Amino acid sequence: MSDKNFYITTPIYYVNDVPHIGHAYTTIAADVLARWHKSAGEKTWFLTGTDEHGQKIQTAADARGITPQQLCDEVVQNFQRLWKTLNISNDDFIRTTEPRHEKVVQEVFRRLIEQGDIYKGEYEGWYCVPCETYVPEAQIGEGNTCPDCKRPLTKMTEETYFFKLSKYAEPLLKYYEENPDAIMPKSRYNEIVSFIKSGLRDQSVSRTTLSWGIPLPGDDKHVIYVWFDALINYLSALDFPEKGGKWETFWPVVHHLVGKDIIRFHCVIWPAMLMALGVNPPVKVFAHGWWTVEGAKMSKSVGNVVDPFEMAGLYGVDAFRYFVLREVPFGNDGDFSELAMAQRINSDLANDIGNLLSRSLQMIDKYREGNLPASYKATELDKEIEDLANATAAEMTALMDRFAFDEALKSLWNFIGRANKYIDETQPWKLGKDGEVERLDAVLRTLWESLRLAAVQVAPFMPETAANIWAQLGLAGNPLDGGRANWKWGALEAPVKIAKGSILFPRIDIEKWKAEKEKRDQEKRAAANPTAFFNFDDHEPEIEYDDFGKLEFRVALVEKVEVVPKADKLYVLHLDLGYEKRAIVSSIREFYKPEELEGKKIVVLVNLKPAKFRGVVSNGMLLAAESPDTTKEVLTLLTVMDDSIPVGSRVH
RNA sequence: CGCGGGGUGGAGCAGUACGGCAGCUCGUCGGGCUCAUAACCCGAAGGUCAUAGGUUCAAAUCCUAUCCCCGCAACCA
Repeated sequence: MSDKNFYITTPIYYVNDVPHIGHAYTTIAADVLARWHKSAGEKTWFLTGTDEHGQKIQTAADARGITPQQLCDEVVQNFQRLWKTLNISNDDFIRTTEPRHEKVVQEVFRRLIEQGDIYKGEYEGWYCVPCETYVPEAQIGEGNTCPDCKRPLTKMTEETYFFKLSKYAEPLLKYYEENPDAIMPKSRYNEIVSFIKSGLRDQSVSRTTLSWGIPLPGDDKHVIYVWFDALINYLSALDFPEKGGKWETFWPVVHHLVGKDIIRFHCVIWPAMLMALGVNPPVKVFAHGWWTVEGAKMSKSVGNVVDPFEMAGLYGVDAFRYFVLREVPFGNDGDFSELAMAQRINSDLANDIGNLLSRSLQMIDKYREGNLPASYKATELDKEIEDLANATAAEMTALMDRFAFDEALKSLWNFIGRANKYIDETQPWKLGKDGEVERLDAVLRTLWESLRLAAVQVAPFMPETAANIWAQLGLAGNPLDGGRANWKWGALEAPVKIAKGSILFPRIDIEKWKAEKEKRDQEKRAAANPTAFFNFDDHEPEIEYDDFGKLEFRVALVEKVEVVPKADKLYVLHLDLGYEKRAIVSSIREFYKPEELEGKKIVVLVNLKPAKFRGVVSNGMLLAAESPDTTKEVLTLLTVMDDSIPVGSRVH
C-alpha cells in the first residue's frame, strides 16, 4: 500500500553557504512531516544532505590552498551540527561527493545516453572570459558587453552534452493536468504549467570549464553539470536502481520540499529526467516562501542574517520550531521578527499550553495528592471536550496532508483554549474545597487526558516539550511511541500518578527583553563590522592647489525634479545656475521627495564631463554627505541657506 | 507594457483555487475568577476589505482599469 509510506526530502544545501533561517525552515518543516507520518504508523524516510560540486567550491578551496574535498569535509559540519541542534530526525544525510552518489549519477547518465535522451552537441553563446560565464541573450549589455563587468563578450562554441528536455514538454503537461496537486501551492503550479507551455529547450548537462564535479562516463573532458548531479541525490540516497532497495518502497511516495527559487529544476527538469528513466515523477513538490527579517530582505552585507543556532540558544529549539511553522502559512512569504517570536512564546506557549499544564497538575496535586482513578463518570460537558479532542486530531490530519502547518497548530490551540475555558466552567478548586470527589475526579481526569492528547499532537512540532509534558503527566516512554492508537481519547485506561515538574515556557518580560535585544544588536554590529563601512583609512592622495582650482563648484537652484523612467533610484534635477539651466541625474530618490528638493539651493560640481544614465544626459554632480553605515543609509545634500548668496555663486 | 509578491479594525496577518453572516493573534476598555507562569474566562469598542467601474439574488473573493508598497532585474556622477 503505497499511501501508507512517506518519503520526504529537503533540497541538498550548497555546502559553502552559512546555514541560515531559510535552511532551517525547510528542514524543520520536513522533520515535522516525517515525525507526523512516522507517529501515524507509516513507513517513512526523511532525507537531507549537501550539494558539494561546482565552481564556487573549487574557487573557495583554491583561495584557501586546500582541496575542494577538504573544504567540503570541513563545512559540511556546519549543517550537520545545525540539524543536531534543531533536533532533526533525518534518516540519512547524503553528500554529492560520496561514491554511492557518484556511482548512481554516472549510471543515470549512461542510461540516458544509451537511449538517446542525452546527446553530444555544441553550445554556442556569448561568453565573458573574465567572469567565466555565458551571458543569456536577454541580459547582454549595450554593444555586446557583459552585464556584470561591462567587458566585451566573445562568441564561444563549446562541446557539451544535452538532455532532451524538449521531448518531455507534452508528457509533463499531461502529468500536471492529471495531477493538479503535484505542485503546491496552486500559484506555483500555474507558474510551472505556463512556463512549460512557453516551450522547453534542451538542457546542457555537462561542462568542460571546470573539473570539480562528477566525471562524465566515457568522456573525461567533461564533468556533469551540478544541477543534473544534485537532483539525482533523491534517488541515489535510496540506492537506485538496486533491486529490492529502499527506492522501491519509497520512490512511489516521494515528496520534495523546496524553496520557491528552485521550483523549475524540481518541477520541469527533474520530472523529465525521471520520465526518461521510466520512474514516476515526484508525487508532490511543495514550494515554500521566503523570510524577510524585521521587514527587510535578509542579506549578508546588511548583517541581518538570522542565525538559527543563536535563535535556538536564546529561545529554545522547540519555541523556534513552533514559531517558524505557526507564524506564516507554508507557501507564503513571511517576516521573521524576534519580538513577534517573544510575544508568541508568551501568549501561545507560556499562557496557553504551559499554563494549562501548570494549573491542571497543580490541582491534581493539591486536591488529589497527584492521583487519579482509572475511570470516571463523564457529564455532557466532559463529553464535549472529548469530542473536540477527537475532532481536532482528525482536522489536524487533514491539514497536515495539505502541509498547512499553521492551520494545524491553530486547530490544536483552539482545543487548548477550550480546555482552559473548561476549567473556568467546572471550577475544580471549588469541587476540591467542597469535597465533591467524584465530580472532581472526572474534571481532573478530563484535563489530564486533554493534556495527554495535546502532547501527542504537538510532539512532531516540539518533540522535547511533548516529552516533558508526557513525563509530567506520569507517563513512561515517548508521546510518539504508541502510534495512531495513542491519538484516541482514553487510550490509556489506567490510574494516574502525576510527576509535576518545572514550568514549560517561562514568560518573557518584554521590557527587559527589549533592553537586552538592544544590547545584543549593538554587540553584533560591533563584532560584525567594526569599521568596515567607515573606511577611515580610505584616503585620497595629496593634491596640489592647482588641482583643487580645477574643480568648479557653484550654487544651483533646484527648479524641478522628475523621475527617470525605468530607474527607480534616479531623479533628473533641473537646475538654474543663474547663467544657464541644466539637468543632472542623481540616485537620491530614496532619500528625498521631489517637493523636498524643489526650491533648495544646492552645491554642484559644474565642470564634470557629461554622462548618460538610462538615456538621460547628466551635466555635473551634486555634493552630498553620506553616512557610511549601510544598515541605515543616510544622505544629506549640501545646501546653501543664506539668502544673500545668489544662485550661480562659486564655492571654494 | 521586464518578472514576482502584496494593499483586509490601532499593529501583525488569515480568508481569494470553489462568491454565501469579515475572521485570528496582539493591543485598548469593562467585567468575572483566584487552580495557575500578573496567567485563565466572559463581554465591548474599532473595518465603506487600496480606488473606480462591471458581472451576480449575493463580491474581500470573479472581470476590467487605475493608484500605492515590497522583492528580483536594471540603475546608482
